[in-house]
Amino acid sequence: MAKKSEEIEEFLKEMLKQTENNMIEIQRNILAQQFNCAPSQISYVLTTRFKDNKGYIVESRRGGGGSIKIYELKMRDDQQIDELISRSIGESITKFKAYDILDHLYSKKILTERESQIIKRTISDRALSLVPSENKNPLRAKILKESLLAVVKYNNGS
Amino acid sequence: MAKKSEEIEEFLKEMLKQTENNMIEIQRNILAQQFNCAPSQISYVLTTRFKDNKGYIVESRRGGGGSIKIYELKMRDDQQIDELISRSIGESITKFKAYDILDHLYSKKILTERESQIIKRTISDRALSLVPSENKNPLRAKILKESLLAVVKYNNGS
DNA sequence: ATAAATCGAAAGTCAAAGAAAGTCAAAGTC
DNA sequence: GACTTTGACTTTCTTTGACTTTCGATTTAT
Repeated sequence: MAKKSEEIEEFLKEMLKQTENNMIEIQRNILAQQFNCAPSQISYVLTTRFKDNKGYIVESRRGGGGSIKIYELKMRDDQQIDELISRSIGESITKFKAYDILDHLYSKKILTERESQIIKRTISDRALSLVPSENKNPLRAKILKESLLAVVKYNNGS
Repeated sequence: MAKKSEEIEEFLKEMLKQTENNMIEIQRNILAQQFNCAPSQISYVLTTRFKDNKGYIVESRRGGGGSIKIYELKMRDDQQIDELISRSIGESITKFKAYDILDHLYSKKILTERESQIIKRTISDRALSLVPSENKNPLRAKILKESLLAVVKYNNGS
């Protein structure tokens, strides 16, 4: 009788994966019946696992014929990154500014901590020690853009 | 009645050996019942024998359906990566050989798919387009080493 | 015919009970 | 003396249920 909340979470995320438009609509009581749990447990799953933290929006309507809609926000991340790539990064970027961007993306949960560490290393002075100093910042911009594109592509591509 | 902790240690290490993905999941109370000991003794074994020092990661979740996960392979990962860094990569590496290494690390679950994609991008031809071709492979070696060091450091640094 | 009142069907809220693991110091063993 | 074992207490997460709020539909009053 344990970890039912996890099952429900997985079920909803699977539904979201299989839908085209990143939105699903459920009925709380019906879903609770399917999972043989109290309706309020559905609410619990939604607040603990689908709140703003991980890029979902939950909307609901009460009353007869009411329902709950869950939107996934993948595209918005991509747009954010695209904006970053085209505006903040440009043709050249200093190490410190790049690190700031990576910290920001980590705080927004777009990157994991480990990913941000990895990318920082790839544009560190040590990694680029072979490169003449006047070329370092332009190269940093290139590498940073490419790695963030990988994040975008990975999110979209599968 | 002494050495029960050792039995538990052996038992867990045997489980780890027999599993494919170097991770086992246990429930503290149930294991304590099996070994006829206090639940806190399981915690004791974990802190004295499975802490970071000897290359394990222990994660847990409390509450209903909670459990304890033990990951092995940290030290082994590090050694593998250290070997890779010193032997396979060296001072220069081609893009294709680097990609092979990254695929291998992904298949061994040392990297996530997304991480391997990110690192591939950072040493791609597009990322390094500013670099004279005779310098590309040495730079690839540098960047690859640094990014893998980030993985090692992140795992170690807790 | 329309505005108001009512009813029932949803979802929301919140606190209590339950279920796991964590902590730590005292007692036990070698 | 160092390591092990135990148990009381704490913290964290889950499950449940009683109660509330909201909405749409239907009925009632004018």
